[in-house]
Amino acid sequence: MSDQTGVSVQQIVEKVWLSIAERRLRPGVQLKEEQMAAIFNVSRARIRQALALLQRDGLVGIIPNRGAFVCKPSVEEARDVFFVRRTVERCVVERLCKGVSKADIKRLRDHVAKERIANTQDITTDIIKLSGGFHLLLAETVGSDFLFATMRDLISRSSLITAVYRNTNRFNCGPDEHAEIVEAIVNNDADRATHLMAHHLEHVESELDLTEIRDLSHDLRAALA
Amino acid sequence: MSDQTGVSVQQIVEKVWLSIAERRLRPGVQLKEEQMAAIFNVSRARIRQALALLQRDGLVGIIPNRGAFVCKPSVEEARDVFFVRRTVERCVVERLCKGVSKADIKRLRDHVAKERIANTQDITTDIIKLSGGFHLLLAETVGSDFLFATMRDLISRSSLITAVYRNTNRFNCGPDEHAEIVEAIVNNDADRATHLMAHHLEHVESELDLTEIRDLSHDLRAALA
DNA sequence: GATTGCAGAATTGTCGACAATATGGAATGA
DNA sequence: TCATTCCATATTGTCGACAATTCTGCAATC
Repeated sequence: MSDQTGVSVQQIVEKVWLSIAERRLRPGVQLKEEQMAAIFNVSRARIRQALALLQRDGLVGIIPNRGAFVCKPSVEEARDVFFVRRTVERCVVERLCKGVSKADIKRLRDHVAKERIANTQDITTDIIKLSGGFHLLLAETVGSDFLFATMRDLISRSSLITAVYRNTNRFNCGPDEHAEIVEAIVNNDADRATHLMAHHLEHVESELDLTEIRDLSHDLRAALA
Repeated sequence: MSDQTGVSVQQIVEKVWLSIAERRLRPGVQLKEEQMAAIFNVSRARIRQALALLQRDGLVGIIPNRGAFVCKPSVEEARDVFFVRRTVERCVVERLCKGVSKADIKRLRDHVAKERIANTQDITTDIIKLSGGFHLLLAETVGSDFLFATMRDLISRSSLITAVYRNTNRFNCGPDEHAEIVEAIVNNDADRATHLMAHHLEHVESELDLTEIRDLSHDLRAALA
Protein backbone atom coordinates (compact mmCIF):
# COMPACT_ATOMS: atom_id res chain seq x y z
CA MET A 1 0.00 0.00 0.00
CA SER A 2 1.84 3.10 1.15
CA ASP A 3 5.50 3.51 0.46
CA GLN A 4 8.07 3.55 3.19
CA THR A 5 9.38 6.90 1.99
CA GLY A 6 7.26 10.05 1.90
CA VAL A 7 5.48 11.28 -1.22
CA SER A 8 5.51 14.80 -2.62
CA VAL A 9 2.69 17.29 -2.22
CA GLN A 10 1.88 17.04 -5.92
CA GLN A 11 1.59 13.28 -5.67
CA ILE A 12 -0.90 13.63 -2.84
CA VAL A 13 -2.96 16.10 -4.83
CA GLU A 14 -3.01 13.85 -7.86
CA LYS A 15 -3.95 10.81 -5.81
CA VAL A 16 -6.88 12.61 -4.19
CA TRP A 17 -7.96 14.08 -7.52
CA LEU A 18 -7.92 10.65 -9.10
CA SER A 19 -9.82 9.12 -6.22
CA ILE A 20 -12.52 11.75 -6.62
CA ALA A 21 -12.64 11.35 -10.39
CA GLU A 22 -12.95 7.58 -10.01
CA ARG A 23 -15.75 8.08 -7.50
CA ARG A 24 -13.94 6.32 -4.72
CA LEU A 25 -14.23 9.54 -2.76
CA ARG A 26 -17.75 10.94 -2.73
CA PRO A 27 -18.82 14.55 -2.15
CA GLY A 28 -19.28 15.41 1.49
CA VAL A 29 -16.62 13.07 2.77
CA GLN A 30 -14.25 14.66 5.25
CA LEU A 31 -10.54 14.45 4.50
CA LYS A 32 -9.04 14.23 7.97
CA GLU A 33 -5.46 15.43 8.18
CA GLU A 34 -4.06 12.89 10.59
CA GLN A 35 -5.72 10.04 8.74
CA MET A 36 -4.25 11.16 5.44
CA ALA A 37 -0.86 11.73 7.05
CA ALA A 38 -0.88 8.10 8.15
CA ILE A 39 -1.98 6.87 4.71
CA PHE A 40 0.69 8.79 2.80
CA ASN A 41 3.28 8.37 5.53
CA VAL A 42 4.05 12.09 5.76
CA SER A 43 3.54 14.80 8.33
CA ARG A 44 0.32 16.78 8.68
CA ALA A 45 2.03 19.92 7.41
CA ARG A 46 2.41 18.43 3.98
CA ILE A 47 -1.18 17.21 4.01
CA ARG A 48 -2.35 20.71 4.86
CA GLN A 49 -0.41 22.06 1.92
CA ALA A 50 -2.00 19.52 -0.38
CA LEU A 51 -5.46 20.35 0.93
CA ALA A 52 -4.84 24.05 0.26
CA LEU A 53 -3.98 23.19 -3.34
CA LEU A 54 -7.06 21.02 -3.67
CA GLN A 55 -9.13 23.90 -2.39
CA ARG A 56 -7.56 26.10 -5.06
CA ASP A 57 -8.68 23.59 -7.65
CA GLY A 58 -12.22 23.65 -6.30
CA LEU A 59 -12.21 19.98 -5.35
CA VAL A 60 -12.46 20.35 -1.59
CA GLY A 61 -13.86 23.04 0.64
CA ILE A 62 -12.11 23.98 3.86
CA ILE A 63 -14.22 25.14 6.78
CA PRO A 64 -12.17 26.82 9.53
CA ASN A 65 -11.79 24.67 12.64
CA ARG A 66 -13.90 21.99 10.96
CA GLY A 67 -11.80 20.46 8.27
CA ALA A 68 -11.68 19.73 4.53
CA PHE A 69 -14.60 18.15 2.69
CA VAL A 70 -15.02 16.96 -0.88
CA CYS A 71 -17.13 19.56 -2.70
CA LYS A 72 -20.58 18.82 -4.07
CA PRO A 73 -21.09 21.10 -7.06
CA SER A 74 -24.63 22.18 -7.83
CA VAL A 75 -26.26 21.73 -11.22
CA GLU A 76 -26.06 25.46 -11.88
CA GLU A 77 -22.37 25.51 -11.06
CA ALA A 78 -21.85 22.60 -13.39
CA ARG A 79 -23.45 24.59 -16.20
CA ASP A 80 -21.30 27.62 -15.32
CA VAL A 81 -18.16 25.55 -15.52
CA PHE A 82 -19.01 24.25 -18.98
CA PHE A 83 -20.08 27.71 -20.11
CA VAL A 84 -16.72 29.21 -19.18
CA ARG A 85 -14.92 26.17 -20.51
CA ARG A 86 -16.45 26.61 -23.94
CA THR A 87 -15.10 30.16 -24.08
CA VAL A 88 -11.65 29.41 -22.75
CA GLU A 89 -11.11 26.32 -24.89
CA ARG A 90 -12.24 28.27 -27.93
CA CYS A 91 -9.64 30.90 -27.08
CA VAL A 92 -6.99 28.21 -26.70
CA VAL A 93 -7.83 26.53 -29.98
CA GLU A 94 -7.91 29.82 -31.89
CA ARG A 95 -4.48 30.71 -30.59
CA LEU A 96 -3.10 27.31 -31.53
CA CYS A 97 -4.48 27.56 -35.05
CA LYS A 98 -2.23 30.56 -35.64
CA GLY A 99 0.63 28.13 -35.84
CA VAL A 100 2.29 25.43 -33.75
CA SER A 101 5.81 24.03 -33.91
CA LYS A 102 6.62 20.57 -35.18
CA ALA A 103 7.60 19.55 -31.66
CA ASP A 104 4.17 20.64 -30.39
CA ILE A 105 2.43 18.68 -33.11
CA LYS A 106 4.37 15.58 -32.19
CA ARG A 107 3.56 16.03 -28.52
CA LEU A 108 -0.15 16.39 -29.23
CA ARG A 109 -0.26 13.37 -31.53
CA ASP A 110 1.71 11.30 -29.06
CA HIS A 111 -0.74 12.19 -26.34
CA VAL A 112 -3.71 11.10 -28.44
CA ALA A 113 -1.85 7.87 -29.19
CA LYS A 114 -1.46 7.24 -25.47
CA GLU A 115 -5.17 7.84 -25.03
CA ARG A 116 -5.91 5.24 -27.68
CA ILE A 117 -3.75 2.68 -25.93
CA ALA A 118 -5.39 3.36 -22.58
CA ASN A 119 -8.83 3.03 -24.17
CA THR A 120 -8.11 -0.25 -25.90
CA GLN A 121 -6.57 -1.68 -22.75
CA ASP A 122 -9.44 -0.23 -20.72
CA ILE A 123 -7.28 1.14 -17.91
CA THR A 124 -9.65 3.48 -16.13
CA THR A 125 -6.98 5.34 -14.21
CA ASP A 126 -5.02 6.21 -17.34
CA ILE A 127 -8.14 7.07 -19.31
CA ILE A 128 -9.22 9.66 -16.76
CA LYS A 129 -5.76 11.17 -16.40
CA LEU A 130 -5.11 11.37 -20.13
CA SER A 131 -8.49 12.66 -21.27
CA GLY A 132 -8.21 15.62 -18.93
CA GLY A 133 -4.54 15.90 -19.72
CA PHE A 134 -5.30 16.44 -23.40
CA HIS A 135 -7.16 19.66 -22.78
CA LEU A 136 -4.45 20.70 -20.34
CA LEU A 137 -1.80 19.99 -22.94
CA LEU A 138 -3.58 22.23 -25.43
CA ALA A 139 -3.50 25.11 -22.96
CA GLU A 140 0.13 24.42 -22.08
CA THR A 141 1.09 24.50 -25.75
CA VAL A 142 -0.28 28.02 -26.07
CA GLY A 143 2.35 29.13 -23.56
CA SER A 144 0.22 31.45 -21.45
CA ASP A 145 0.50 30.84 -17.72
CA PHE A 146 -2.93 32.32 -17.16
CA LEU A 147 -4.69 30.14 -19.72
CA PHE A 148 -2.91 27.10 -18.34
CA ALA A 149 -3.90 27.88 -14.76
CA THR A 150 -7.48 28.61 -15.79
CA MET A 151 -7.70 25.40 -17.76
CA ARG A 152 -6.31 23.35 -14.90
CA ASP A 153 -8.95 24.82 -12.65
CA LEU A 154 -11.67 24.06 -15.19
CA ILE A 155 -10.44 20.51 -15.76
CA SER A 156 -10.36 19.79 -12.03
CA ARG A 157 -13.87 21.04 -11.56
CA SER A 158 -15.07 19.22 -14.66
CA SER A 159 -13.66 15.98 -13.31
CA LEU A 160 -15.60 16.44 -10.09
CA ILE A 161 -18.76 17.30 -12.00
CA THR A 162 -18.35 14.30 -14.26
CA ALA A 163 -17.83 12.07 -11.25
CA VAL A 164 -21.03 13.32 -9.67
CA TYR A 165 -23.40 13.68 -12.62
CA ARG A 166 -22.15 11.12 -15.12
CA ASN A 167 -25.01 8.84 -16.11
CA THR A 168 -23.12 6.42 -18.32
CA ASN A 169 -20.49 3.98 -17.26
CA ARG A 170 -18.15 4.93 -20.07
CA PHE A 171 -15.79 7.86 -20.04
CA ASN A 172 -16.85 9.80 -23.07
CA CYS A 173 -13.97 12.19 -23.55
CA GLY A 174 -12.61 9.77 -26.13
CA PRO A 175 -9.48 10.00 -28.28
CA ASP A 176 -11.29 10.11 -31.63
CA GLU A 177 -12.71 13.59 -31.17
CA HIS A 178 -9.40 14.69 -29.71
CA ALA A 179 -7.55 13.40 -32.77
CA GLU A 180 -9.83 15.33 -35.11
CA ILE A 181 -9.20 18.54 -33.17
CA VAL A 182 -5.45 18.04 -33.35
CA GLU A 183 -5.53 17.54 -37.09
CA ALA A 184 -7.65 20.68 -37.56
CA ILE A 185 -5.08 22.62 -35.54
CA VAL A 186 -2.23 21.18 -37.58
CA ASN A 187 -4.02 22.36 -40.74
CA ASN A 188 -4.49 25.84 -39.22
CA ASP A 189 -8.21 25.43 -39.85
CA ALA A 190 -9.55 27.65 -37.06
CA ASP A 191 -13.18 27.39 -38.13
CA ARG A 192 -13.13 23.61 -38.13
CA ALA A 193 -11.08 23.36 -34.93
CA THR A 194 -13.34 25.65 -32.91
CA HIS A 195 -16.40 23.91 -34.28
CA LEU A 196 -15.01 20.50 -33.37
CA MET A 197 -14.10 21.66 -29.89
CA ALA A 198 -17.54 23.14 -29.30
CA HIS A 199 -19.15 19.93 -30.48
CA HIS A 200 -16.82 17.88 -28.32
CA LEU A 201 -17.70 19.84 -25.18
CA GLU A 202 -21.40 19.65 -25.99
CA HIS A 203 -20.98 15.93 -26.35
CA VAL A 204 -19.29 15.63 -22.97
CA GLU A 205 -21.90 17.80 -21.27
CA SER A 206 -24.77 15.98 -22.95
CA GLU A 207 -23.83 12.74 -21.27
CA LEU A 208 -24.26 14.28 -17.86
CA ASP A 209 -27.52 14.10 -16.02
CA LEU A 210 -27.93 17.73 -15.03
CA THR A 211 -31.64 17.54 -14.34
CA GLU A 212 -31.79 15.34 -11.32
CA ILE A 213 -30.11 16.07 -8.03
CA ARG A 214 -28.84 12.87 -6.55
CA ASP A 215 -29.07 12.04 -2.93
CA LEU A 216 -25.40 12.29 -2.08
CA SER A 217 -25.69 13.14 1.56
CA HIS A 218 -24.91 10.34 3.91
CA ASP A 219 -25.16 12.88 6.68
CA LEU A 220 -27.54 11.09 9.01
CA ARG A 221 -27.32 13.78 11.61
CA ALA A 222 -28.70 16.44 9.23
CA ALA A 223 -31.52 14.16 8.22
CA LEU A 224 -32.56 13.51 11.80
CA ALA A 225 -32.11 17.07 13.00
CA MET B 1 3.70 49.81 12.37
CA SER B 2 3.08 46.17 13.06
CA ASP B 3 0.63 45.15 15.73
CA GLN B 4 1.62 43.38 18.89
CA THR B 5 -0.85 40.61 18.19
CA GLY B 6 -0.68 38.42 15.09
CA VAL B 7 -2.80 39.02 12.01
CA SER B 8 -4.88 36.45 10.15
CA VAL B 9 -3.84 34.76 6.94
CA GLN B 10 -6.52 36.62 5.03
CA GLN B 11 -5.25 39.95 6.33
CA ILE B 12 -1.76 39.13 5.11
CA VAL B 13 -3.08 38.20 1.67
CA GLU B 14 -5.07 41.41 1.44
CA LYS B 15 -2.15 43.52 2.57
CA VAL B 16 0.18 42.02 -0.02
CA TRP B 17 -2.48 42.27 -2.70
CA LEU B 18 -3.02 45.93 -1.89
CA SER B 19 0.70 46.61 -1.85
CA ILE B 20 1.00 45.10 -5.30
CA ALA B 21 -2.05 46.96 -6.60
CA GLU B 22 -0.67 50.25 -5.26
CA ARG B 23 2.66 49.52 -6.91
CA ARG B 24 4.61 49.52 -3.66
CA LEU B 25 5.60 45.96 -4.48
CA ARG B 26 6.94 45.55 -8.01
CA PRO B 27 7.08 42.37 -10.09
CA GLY B 28 10.19 40.28 -9.51
CA VAL B 29 10.55 41.19 -5.85
CA GLN B 30 11.16 38.19 -3.61
CA LEU B 31 8.84 37.80 -0.66
CA LYS B 32 11.15 36.26 1.93
CA GLU B 33 9.32 34.27 4.55
CA GLU B 34 11.32 35.21 7.61
CA GLN B 35 11.25 38.88 6.70
CA MET B 36 7.49 38.87 6.26
CA ALA B 37 7.07 36.88 9.47
CA ALA B 38 8.92 39.66 11.29
CA ILE B 39 6.88 42.39 9.61
CA PHE B 40 3.50 40.84 10.40
CA ASN B 41 4.63 39.46 13.74
CA VAL B 42 3.53 35.90 12.99
CA SER B 43 5.27 32.60 12.44
CA ARG B 44 6.62 31.51 9.08
CA ALA B 45 3.97 28.79 8.82
CA ARG B 46 1.24 31.39 8.47
CA ILE B 47 3.29 33.32 5.94
CA ARG B 48 3.70 30.16 3.89
CA GLN B 49 -0.05 29.65 3.94
CA ALA B 50 -0.60 33.20 2.76
CA LEU B 51 1.95 32.77 -0.01
CA ALA B 52 0.18 29.62 -1.19
CA LEU B 53 -3.07 31.59 -1.43
CA LEU B 54 -1.34 34.39 -3.29
CA GLN B 55 -0.01 31.82 -5.71
CA ARG B 56 -3.54 30.56 -6.20
CA ASP B 57 -4.58 34.10 -7.10
CA GLY B 58 -1.78 34.36 -9.63
CA LEU B 59 -0.07 37.24 -7.83
CA VAL B 60 3.12 35.47 -6.82
CA GLY B 61 5.00 32.54 -8.25
CA ILE B 62 6.65 29.99 -5.98
CA ILE B 63 9.83 28.30 -7.19
CA PRO B 64 10.78 25.23 -5.12
CA ASN B 65 13.76 25.83 -2.85
CA ARG B 66 14.02 29.36 -4.20
CA GLY B 67 11.14 31.31 -2.77
CA ALA B 68 8.11 33.39 -3.72
CA PHE B 69 8.30 36.25 -6.21
CA VAL B 70 5.78 38.82 -7.37
CA CYS B 71 4.63 37.74 -10.82
CA LYS B 72 5.29 39.77 -13.92
CA PRO B 73 2.46 39.06 -16.34
CA SER B 74 3.29 39.26 -20.02
CA VAL B 75 1.37 41.44 -22.43
CA GLU B 76 -0.20 38.38 -24.00
CA GLU B 77 -1.34 37.09 -20.64
CA ALA B 78 -2.83 40.49 -19.88
CA ARG B 79 -4.89 40.24 -23.05
CA ASP B 80 -5.95 36.69 -22.15
CA VAL B 81 -7.15 37.82 -18.75
CA PHE B 82 -9.31 40.55 -20.21
CA PHE B 83 -10.59 38.22 -22.91
CA VAL B 84 -11.80 35.69 -20.36
CA ARG B 85 -13.05 38.44 -18.10
CA ARG B 86 -15.30 39.81 -20.83
CA THR B 87 -16.94 36.42 -21.18
CA VAL B 88 -17.31 35.69 -17.49
CA GLU B 89 -18.61 39.13 -16.59
CA ARG B 90 -21.09 38.92 -19.44
CA CYS B 91 -22.29 35.62 -17.99
CA VAL B 92 -22.60 37.19 -14.55
CA VAL B 93 -24.53 40.19 -15.79
CA GLU B 94 -26.89 38.07 -17.88
CA ARG B 95 -27.68 35.92 -14.88
CA LEU B 96 -28.32 38.96 -12.71
CA CYS B 97 -30.68 40.49 -15.27
CA LYS B 98 -32.99 37.52 -14.79
CA GLY B 99 -33.94 39.06 -11.49
CA VAL B 100 -32.33 40.15 -8.24
CA SER B 101 -33.81 40.59 -4.78
CA LYS B 102 -34.43 43.94 -3.19
CA ALA B 103 -31.71 43.21 -0.68
CA ASP B 104 -29.26 42.57 -3.50
CA ILE B 105 -30.21 45.84 -5.19
CA LYS B 106 -29.63 47.73 -1.97
CA ARG B 107 -26.26 46.06 -1.49
CA LEU B 108 -25.16 46.95 -5.02
CA ARG B 109 -26.28 50.56 -4.75
CA ASP B 110 -24.66 50.92 -1.35
CA HIS B 111 -21.42 49.64 -2.76
CA VAL B 112 -21.47 52.18 -5.59
CA ALA B 113 -22.20 54.88 -3.02
CA LYS B 114 -19.12 53.85 -1.08
CA GLU B 115 -17.11 54.06 -4.27
CA ARG B 116 -18.34 57.61 -4.84
CA ILE B 117 -17.29 58.63 -1.36
CA ALA B 118 -13.85 57.10 -1.77
CA ASN B 119 -13.44 58.87 -5.11
CA THR B 120 -14.45 62.30 -3.85
CA GLN B 121 -12.18 61.93 -0.85
CA ASP B 122 -9.44 60.54 -3.07
CA ILE B 123 -8.47 57.69 -0.75
CA THR B 124 -6.39 55.50 -3.05
CA THR B 125 -6.52 52.42 -0.84
CA ASP B 126 -10.30 52.40 -0.67
CA ILE B 127 -10.67 53.21 -4.36
CA ILE B 128 -8.65 50.18 -5.35
CA LYS B 129 -10.37 47.85 -2.92
CA LEU B 130 -13.86 48.99 -3.82
CA SER B 131 -13.51 49.13 -7.58
CA GLY B 132 -12.38 45.51 -7.67
CA GLY B 133 -14.91 44.69 -4.99
CA PHE B 134 -17.77 45.85 -7.21
CA HIS B 135 -17.12 43.21 -9.83
CA LEU B 136 -16.63 40.66 -7.07
CA LEU B 137 -19.93 41.66 -5.51
CA LEU B 138 -21.70 41.12 -8.82
CA ALA B 139 -20.36 37.57 -8.99
CA GLU B 140 -21.22 36.93 -5.35
CA THR B 141 -24.78 38.09 -5.92
CA VAL B 142 -25.25 35.44 -8.60
CA GLY B 143 -24.71 32.82 -5.91
CA SER B 144 -22.44 30.48 -7.83
CA ASP B 145 -19.32 29.45 -5.98
CA PHE B 146 -17.54 28.76 -9.23
CA LEU B 147 -18.30 32.13 -10.80
CA PHE B 148 -17.26 33.84 -7.57
CA ALA B 149 -13.97 31.96 -7.42
CA THR B 150 -13.28 32.60 -11.10
CA MET B 151 -14.04 36.27 -10.74
CA ARG B 152 -11.80 36.59 -7.69
CA ASP B 153 -9.00 35.04 -9.68
CA LEU B 154 -9.63 37.41 -12.59
CA ILE B 155 -9.84 40.47 -10.35
CA SER B 156 -6.57 39.59 -8.62
CA ARG B 157 -4.79 39.15 -11.91
CA SER B 158 -6.37 42.29 -13.33
CA SER B 159 -5.12 44.27 -10.35
CA LEU B 160 -1.60 43.06 -10.97
CA ILE B 161 -1.88 43.84 -14.68
CA THR B 162 -3.26 47.28 -13.96
CA ALA B 163 -0.45 47.94 -11.52
CA VAL B 164 2.15 46.98 -14.09
CA TYR B 165 0.75 48.42 -17.29
CA ARG B 166 -1.35 51.40 -16.17
CA ASN B 167 -0.22 54.52 -17.99
CA THR B 168 -2.40 57.09 -16.27
CA ASN B 169 -2.22 58.12 -12.66
CA ARG B 170 -5.95 57.84 -12.09
CA PHE B 171 -7.81 54.65 -11.35
CA ASN B 172 -10.30 54.46 -14.15
CA CYS B 173 -12.70 51.82 -12.85
CA GLY B 174 -14.89 54.66 -11.66
CA PRO B 175 -18.27 54.52 -9.93
CA ASP B 176 -20.24 56.20 -12.72
CA GLU B 177 -20.00 53.29 -15.13
CA HIS B 178 -20.66 50.91 -12.27
CA ALA B 179 -23.80 52.81 -11.33
CA GLU B 180 -25.13 52.60 -14.87
CA ILE B 181 -24.58 48.85 -14.91
CA VAL B 182 -26.43 48.43 -11.63
CA GLU B 183 -29.43 50.37 -12.88
CA ALA B 184 -29.55 48.34 -16.08
CA ILE B 185 -29.56 45.18 -13.97
CA VAL B 186 -32.32 46.55 -11.76
CA ASN B 187 -34.40 47.22 -14.88
CA ASN B 188 -33.74 43.66 -16.11
CA ASP B 189 -32.35 45.17 -19.29
CA ALA B 190 -29.92 42.45 -20.29
CA ASP B 191 -28.98 43.99 -23.62
CA ARG B 192 -28.07 47.31 -22.10
CA ALA B 193 -26.34 45.77 -19.08
CA THR B 194 -24.09 43.49 -21.14
CA HIS B 195 -23.33 46.33 -23.51
CA LEU B 196 -22.41 48.64 -20.65
CA MET B 197 -20.21 46.00 -19.07
CA ALA B 198 -18.41 45.30 -22.33
CA HIS B 199 -17.82 49.00 -22.83
CA HIS B 200 -16.64 49.37 -19.25
CA LEU B 201 -14.07 46.61 -19.62
CA GLU B 202 -12.90 48.00 -22.95
CA HIS B 203 -12.48 51.33 -21.25
CA VAL B 204 -10.38 49.82 -18.48
CA GLU B 205 -8.22 47.86 -20.91
CA SER B 206 -7.78 50.83 -23.23
CA GLU B 207 -6.05 52.82 -20.53
CA LEU B 208 -3.33 50.22 -20.20
CA ASP B 209 -0.04 50.52 -21.98
CA LEU B 210 0.48 46.98 -23.16
CA THR B 211 3.83 47.64 -24.82
CA GLU B 212 6.21 48.65 -22.05
CA ILE B 213 7.39 46.93 -18.87
CA ARG B 214 8.71 48.57 -15.74
CA ASP B 215 11.43 47.75 -13.25
CA LEU B 216 11.23 46.42 -9.70
CA SER B 217 11.76 47.67 -6.19
CA HIS B 218 13.74 46.13 -3.37
CA ASP B 219 12.57 47.57 -0.06
CA LEU B 220 10.07 45.00 1.18
CA ARG B 221 9.62 46.52 4.62
CA ALA B 222 8.87 50.01 3.36
CA ALA B 223 6.40 48.71 0.80
CA LEU B 224 4.42 46.69 3.31
CA ALA B 225 4.54 49.20 6.15
C1' DG C 1 41.23 38.63 -17.14
C1' DA C 2 37.81 35.03 -16.95
C1' DT C 3 36.44 30.75 -14.96
C1' DT C 4 36.06 27.24 -11.50
C1' DG C 5 35.85 25.29 -6.85
C1' DC C 6 34.92 25.72 -2.15
C1' DA C 7 33.44 27.14 2.32
C1' DG C 8 30.03 30.14 4.93
C1' DA C 9 25.74 32.35 5.11
C1' DA C 10 21.12 32.75 4.05
C1' DT C 11 16.74 30.74 2.82
C1' DT C 12 13.35 27.27 2.21
C1' DG C 13 11.41 22.45 3.49
C1' DT C 14 9.87 19.40 7.03
C1' DC C 15 8.60 17.69 11.33
C1' DG C 16 6.81 16.85 16.07
C1' DA C 17 4.57 18.96 20.03
C1' DC C 18 1.32 21.86 22.22
C1' DA C 19 -2.82 25.09 22.31
C1' DA C 20 -7.47 26.27 20.65
C1' DT C 21 -11.79 24.82 19.03
C1' DA C 22 -15.66 21.94 17.67
C1' DT C 23 -18.18 17.53 18.22
C1' DG C 24 -20.86 13.86 20.56
C1' DG C 25 -22.79 11.81 24.32
C1' DA C 26 -23.93 11.41 29.16
C1' DA C 27 -25.91 13.48 33.18
C1' DT C 28 -29.35 16.59 35.01
C1' DG C 29 -33.67 18.88 35.65
C1' DA C 30 -38.46 20.33 34.13
C1' DT D 1 -39.93 12.33 27.33
C1' DC D 2 -37.59 16.36 25.89
C1' DA D 3 -34.46 20.14 26.25
C1' DT D 4 -30.20 21.85 28.36
C1' DT D 5 -25.64 21.81 30.31
C1' DC D 6 -21.33 19.99 30.82
C1' DC D 7 -17.30 17.29 29.92
C1' DA D 8 -14.30 13.89 27.44
C1' DT D 9 -12.66 13.18 22.91
C1' DA D 10 -11.23 14.17 18.44
C1' DT D 11 -9.66 17.43 15.10
C1' DT D 12 -7.67 21.54 13.47
C1' DG D 13 -4.47 25.75 14.18
C1' DT D 14 -0.02 27.46 15.45
C1' DC D 15 4.62 27.56 16.66
C1' DG D 16 9.68 26.86 17.21
C1' DA D 17 13.55 24.02 15.89
C1' DC D 18 16.27 21.34 12.85
C1' DA D 19 17.56 19.41 8.08
C1' DA D 20 18.20 20.19 3.17
C1' DT D 21 19.04 23.21 -0.45
C1' DT D 22 20.61 27.31 -2.69
C1' DC D 23 23.05 31.63 -3.04
C1' DT D 24 27.39 34.54 -2.31
C1' DG D 25 31.96 36.02 -1.75
C1' DC D 26 36.63 34.92 -2.25
C1' DA D 27 40.54 32.84 -3.66
C1' DA D 28 43.12 29.80 -6.70
C1' DT D 29 44.00 28.36 -11.33
C1' DC D 30 44.32 28.37 -16.36
